[in-house]
Amino acid sequence: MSSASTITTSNATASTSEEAGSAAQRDRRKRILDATFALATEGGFDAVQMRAVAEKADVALGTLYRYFPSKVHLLVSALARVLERTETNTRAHEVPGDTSADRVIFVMKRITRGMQGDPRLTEALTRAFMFADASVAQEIHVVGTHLTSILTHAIRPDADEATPEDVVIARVIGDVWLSALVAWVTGRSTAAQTGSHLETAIALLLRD
Amino acid sequence: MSSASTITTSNATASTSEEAGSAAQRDRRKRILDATFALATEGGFDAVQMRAVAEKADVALGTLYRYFPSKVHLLVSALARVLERTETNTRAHEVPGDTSADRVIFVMKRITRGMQGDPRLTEALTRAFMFADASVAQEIHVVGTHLTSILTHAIRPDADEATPEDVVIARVIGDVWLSALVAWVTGRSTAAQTGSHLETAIALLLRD
DNA sequence: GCCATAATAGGAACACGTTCCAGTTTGTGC
DNA sequence: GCACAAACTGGAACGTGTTCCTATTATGGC
Repeated sequence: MSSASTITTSNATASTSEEAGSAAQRDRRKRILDATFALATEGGFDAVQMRAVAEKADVALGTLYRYFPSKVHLLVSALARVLERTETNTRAHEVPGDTSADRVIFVMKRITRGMQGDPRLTEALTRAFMFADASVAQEIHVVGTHLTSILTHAIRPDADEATPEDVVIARVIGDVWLSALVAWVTGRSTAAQTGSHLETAIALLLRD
Repeated sequence: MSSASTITTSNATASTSEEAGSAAQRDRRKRILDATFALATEGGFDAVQMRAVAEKADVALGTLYRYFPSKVHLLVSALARVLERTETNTRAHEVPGDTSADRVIFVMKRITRGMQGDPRLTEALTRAFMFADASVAQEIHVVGTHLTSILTHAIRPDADEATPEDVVIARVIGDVWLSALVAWVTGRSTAAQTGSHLETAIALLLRD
């Protein structure tokens, strides 16, 4: 287990967006996701083996598949949980910075730093997200919504609702961020290059 | 087989960038890639099964793995072949458009239209590219090089060499394009939305 | 409390990517 | 041509994601 995990993966008083089912079901779902985080943090995508997740979560393999219909669904749901909490945190505190660009850079750098602190977990989540096919569209949409929301909030913290222009820019930044993450995960670029690329892109997009 | 394939996958007088080995070896490599295109065009990522590729290319499974050490290597190499030819075509003819943005939009729309004409092939290539891990870094780098070259050429057709600024912008556009492709492949956005998103991003990035 | 139904456990079975091996063919230096 | 190395064939075997099945255990209505 990594000693100084930077990505929050445990919850005290579970209060996630999508709640359904009995307490036992929520508990199983949580145990499964916890096991997923633990295995992914230790060994990345390959270490998240469905049999291992089931055993660690103390559920049968069939039960695991009842909750998450595939390994990719499982990992994308895990990514959604990470971003959901990031969104909550971001909205709870004021984002520092005088310009949109500064605030967005601040937020994205914090997320990126967090993910780079858990490289194997990041690899697992990123690759799953990118490998997803149409059947995972719903889970992916949740991830995209959180990401866009985090970014539009950083662009215009006072607004209740984001303008269409902001949403477009936020999406582009999200695209660049994901691509940068993929490049970093696959060893094509260093952490420094990733940060610099992201910063340049944000400066280009928010230069008004 | 799709009747009006828009992505060029056949070559008359093979003259690719990376040539090595005997004629027989080049022939095998070509047969393998041809089989890959055929299977991917018909059934997408899942239909590109290593045993099926080997059989269609008339080589043993072990030989296939000698040429391409994994399914992802195989598909990313196929993507590299597509982009290599696109680059050749793009550089052969003058790109229409008065501004950088117009030219880039023209080029990207042509590529995008081509890929959308072969949705299953596109799905196979895109997902493989995105799923690649560090061991595929070399093949991925080839893809990135071609893409950047296509884009910098569209931005500044007369220049012999791209400026660092152009390269950065080209990379960002490439990032957006890939993300848009993923969104389209996974059914999260329509072809029209993909084109519009790309166009907006390019306009934002090349608005000077 | 009792029944009907759904959910879970436990594990076998299957598919496909990947590895490995023994035997055969092809290519190369002499 | 010959000897040797490299490449190729055909196929078995293994690991992991996924599916399926039966027995057992919670759950909710009466």
